[in-house]
Formats: sequence, C-alpha cells, structure tokens
Amino acid sequence: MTISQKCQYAIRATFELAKNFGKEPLKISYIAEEQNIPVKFLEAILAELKEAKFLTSKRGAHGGYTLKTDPAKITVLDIIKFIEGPMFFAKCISDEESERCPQYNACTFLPIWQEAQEAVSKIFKSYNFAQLVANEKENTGSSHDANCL
Amino acid sequence: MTISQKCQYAIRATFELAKNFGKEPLKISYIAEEQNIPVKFLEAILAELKEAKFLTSKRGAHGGYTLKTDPAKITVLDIIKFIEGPMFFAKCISDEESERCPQYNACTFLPIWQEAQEAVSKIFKSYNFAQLVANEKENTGSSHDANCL
DNA sequence: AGCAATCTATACCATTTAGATAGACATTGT
DNA sequence: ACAATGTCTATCTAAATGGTATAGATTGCT
Repeated sequence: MTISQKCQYAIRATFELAKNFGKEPLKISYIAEEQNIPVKFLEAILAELKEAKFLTSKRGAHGGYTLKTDPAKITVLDIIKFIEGPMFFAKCISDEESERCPQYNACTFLPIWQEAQEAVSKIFKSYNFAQLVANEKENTGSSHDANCL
Repeated sequence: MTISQKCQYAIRATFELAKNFGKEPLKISYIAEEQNIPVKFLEAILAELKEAKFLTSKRGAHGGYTLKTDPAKITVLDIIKFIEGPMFFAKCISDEESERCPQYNACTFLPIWQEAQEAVSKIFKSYNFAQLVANEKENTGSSHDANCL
C-alpha cells in the first residue's frame, strides 16, 4: 500500500529538474547523487518519464535531462499516476468496462474505494512542482535523503 | 498501491461474519463459497484475524468462526491496518523514531504523504461493519464476487 | 468408544514486483 | 579523435503475493 521506491525516486528526480527549469540540462549522475538514487535505476526511471513527455534529454558531452513542461503544470498526481498506474485502492473502480468486476453497480465496498481514490487524487493534484520548489527555498527544507519509505 | 487481494478477502470475510453476528459460528468453507475465496487461503487469513482478537473460533463438529466484537465497533480501517500495516503512502511518516528518515522534519514531500494518510484513514474509519451490513440489506447490494481488484 | 466435521500447524511452491547492476553501444561537443 | 554523456539489453536477487498439500488436534454426536 505504500508508494513504491521507484515512484518516490521519480518524484524526487522531477523535483530536482524543476529546480533547474529553464537552465542547462542535468546529468543523471548529478540527480542521482543529489537525491541519493542508484544511478542505473534512475536511468530507467528517467527514460520512462521521457516517454511520458515530461522530460527531454540530450546526449553527448554537456548532455542531460531537462524538464519539458512548466513545473507549475506538473503535479505530484501526474507522476504517481504515470508510475503506479491510475487506480489507488482497487482496479475495479475504473471507468473502463474491462477492469470492472461483474458486481460493479452492486458491490458493497466499491463506494469506499471510490471515495478514498477521489480524496487522495485531490490532494496529490494540489501539489505542483513549482510550488514544491518554492516551499523548499522558503523553509530550507530538503528532500535530500530519498531512502525514507 | 492497490489494496491486496488478501486484505479484500479479510474485509469480505469480516463482512460475512458481521452478517451472522450473535448467531451460530460460520464455517470457513461457507464463507469461502459465499465470498468466492480459496478455502486454504481464507483459513490463513482467519487465523491471522483471530490473533488480532477480532474473531473467535470453535473446533470440531458445528464449529466455525464468530465475530468477537460488535460489528459496529469494527471499521474497515481496523482490518486494513491489521493486514496491510499502519502506513499507507510512506513509512517515514510514522510516529516511531525508528521508521523515520533522517530528514523527517525537513523533507519536502512528507507533508503530502501525511495529508493523504489522514484523509484516507478518516474515510476508512467512517465505515463500520454494522453499517455495511445494513447498507447491503437496504440496497440489495452484494459483495459476492471477490475478484474485483 | 468411535467417527465425522471442524479448525490448526507446518511446510512448500509458483509468479510477480521491487530494486538494483553490468556492459556494450550511440550520440554529441570540443 | 576522444571523452562525456544518454540508450539499450540482459541479468540478478530478495521479498511479497497468492495459493496448495498434508498431517494433526479438537469437538459433537451417536
């Protein structure tokens, strides 16, 4: 039930890129060190995020990753949904017919999962990365240690 | 990030027992059939729930499982926390010093996980099993098919 | 006493997921 | 040319998930 390490890494990497939005690309190795993420694992994560069009990359000397979109338009929900999938508590609450169980409209527990899904989505959507960067500067807070799941 | 099959089973088994609260014990095999749960898997789950003092059991002929507590005093949160553990989004939001990451007080993301944890806990806590049983009777809703994660 | 219906305990196993590593390769700036 | 970077493919281990098998202990009934 916890958010996976991978997803935390993705969020922290996005955060790091958000801090540098509009400037030069960041190297994988830099982000990895800054956020304490295994380099090779981060490679895979960034490649995925790139497929989702959150990022662009540039190869070769002075290459690296850059945030493609304004950090203010990327929410924590966006990253979580992309990495963890869209459904938080039960797949059967999906809008998609194929994911639903046969009892969809009659299941006793479905409304509970739906209510929880909506509540959490709303919260995660309310945090965008521009905000988070601003927060950090204000509070001299840090996300430096990524091993806190 | 979804609730495990096991936890769903635990909830559905508790629900079934709540329906029969104050009456004779229910056999594992009956609950298993009623909620479409593999018998042997259910055995293990009920044994765990018994350790948590939610249930009592009686061996031998005409034996079975009985809810120990008034269903009105058992919430969905109780079952989920027992099966899935107390933390929903990140372990590091725990009150326990040992679970926390070194950055506890300074982590940029912690407040997000905390907010989500509180919201979800509140929702799951608001559903008790007496209520759910009553709901089902009212709506002729069903939880019959347990394979809807 | 004896038997059948139950729960109990222990061990096992297959599949998936999480988390991570290694090495060769392609691209770019200088 | 060459060094610095991202990209791709393959592998690996550990843990969790979901489930099965078998033998045993207890109880109620006759």
